[in-house]
Amino acid sequence: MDAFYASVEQASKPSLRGKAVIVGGLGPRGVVATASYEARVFGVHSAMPMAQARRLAPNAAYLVPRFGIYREISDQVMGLLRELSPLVEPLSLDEAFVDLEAAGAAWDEQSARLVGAKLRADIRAATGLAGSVGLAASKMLAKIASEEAKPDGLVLIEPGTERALLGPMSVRTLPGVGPATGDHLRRAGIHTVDEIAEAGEDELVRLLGKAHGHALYAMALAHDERPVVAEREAKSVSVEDTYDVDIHDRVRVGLEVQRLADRCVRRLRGAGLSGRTIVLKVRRYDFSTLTRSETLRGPTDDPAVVREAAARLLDAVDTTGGVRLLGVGVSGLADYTQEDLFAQAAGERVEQAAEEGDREEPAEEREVVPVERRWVAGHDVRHVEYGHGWVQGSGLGRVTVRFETPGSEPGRVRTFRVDDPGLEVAEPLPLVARRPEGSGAGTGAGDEGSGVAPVVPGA
DNA sequence: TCTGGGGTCCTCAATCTG
DNA sequence: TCTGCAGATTGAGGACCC
Repeated sequence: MDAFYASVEQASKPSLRGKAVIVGGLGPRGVVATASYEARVFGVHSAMPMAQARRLAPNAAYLVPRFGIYREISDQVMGLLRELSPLVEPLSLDEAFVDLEAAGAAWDEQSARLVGAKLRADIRAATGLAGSVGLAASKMLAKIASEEAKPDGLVLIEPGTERALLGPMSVRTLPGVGPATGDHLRRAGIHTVDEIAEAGEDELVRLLGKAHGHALYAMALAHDERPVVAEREAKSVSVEDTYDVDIHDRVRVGLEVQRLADRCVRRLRGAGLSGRTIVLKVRRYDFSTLTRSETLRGPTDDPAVVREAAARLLDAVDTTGGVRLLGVGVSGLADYTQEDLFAQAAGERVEQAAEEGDREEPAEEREVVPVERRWVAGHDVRHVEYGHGWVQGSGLGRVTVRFETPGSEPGRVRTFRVDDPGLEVAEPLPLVARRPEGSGAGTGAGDEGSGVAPVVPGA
């Protein structure tokens, strides 16, 4: 699905339909996660600094992502895909490859088109959102087809036409060619996919190295044998924070690293994993980024062990001048723990303390968060008198709420004091009214779309 | 008021190990 | 026992993707 987050927000909020909607971090260092098509007209796109987006589209609606509802809708859509084939490879919340041939769901162009059309209809019925479908004989081509299909379409690349189709396209069309590789190729006089093929494999390897060179040359010839892999195991778990203002105080840097280590371990444990390599990431005031890592003797999910390793790594980093981002990660994952007994014993007391800290954290956050910060732009609220709505903005002790629901007409706006006792944070409403049992999909409260790129090897 | 967050994969150099 | 070598592992950084 294109503009996934933005289209979920438009489906949730009738007053935003047809309007420029920009979803992303709203802090001073936020970037755009998704811009609706209406916002793209102004030149706004993903990964653009939010400040720049505001200059380009000052009248757009700016919202903070609601990952909970995006995940629910994503689960619904992935469920529909798994009804087609057991081989579903999610790429993100809003995109997945499906091997239709594996399940016998499609065997030729005609059957593939039928499956694609039905899938789009099912996604619309279950979520109220539009999904685009790309059908082709390989993952690369299905991906390109789905890009062509957006918004709200279906494109099939017929076998035998691949080279002619790819040839004139920019090298940037190929997966794995980003800004750096694109520049590299451009400097070598290579601008199109055809020119990659003409340059030859040896030249590509010379320019880009072995792995990238071979892979890119094969892609340019429309050769892509990568299978659809259903179960991908995570290779690392990490958390990171960018701070609104650079941190100069070394003690504060140390505390933040400890906090991130705890968060990382919580995620690790939540996934039932442990890991051997601890990674510290530091982005300095000048945006230079460095990582330091340490590999333990065995995997751990002990917060004390991870905290200590992260602290050791930080000792070796010069942070004078300030840091804008800190991160802690764990890789070398295993689904068991083989802890050094001494470290385990030493860590137990600290761990217990940390867990108590974790339990207390939500309460602590509630206390620390100023009352104004409870009202996050775009998030759902409920008022005793006016019902369900969403926060349009807040500040100066006031919060502005628009009262509307996915199924209503565009609603009215009212302003309250931030501490109004009648106003409370609410759960998102489903985009599509839940149907009685037996209707198949529709168990979730989801609302958004996801990019879907079914693949039909050999079709 | 430039440049998020969570990942994957690749390369290269240094070091370890058999 | 020593040496040389190949391969594995580790650590750092870069590119890319959504």
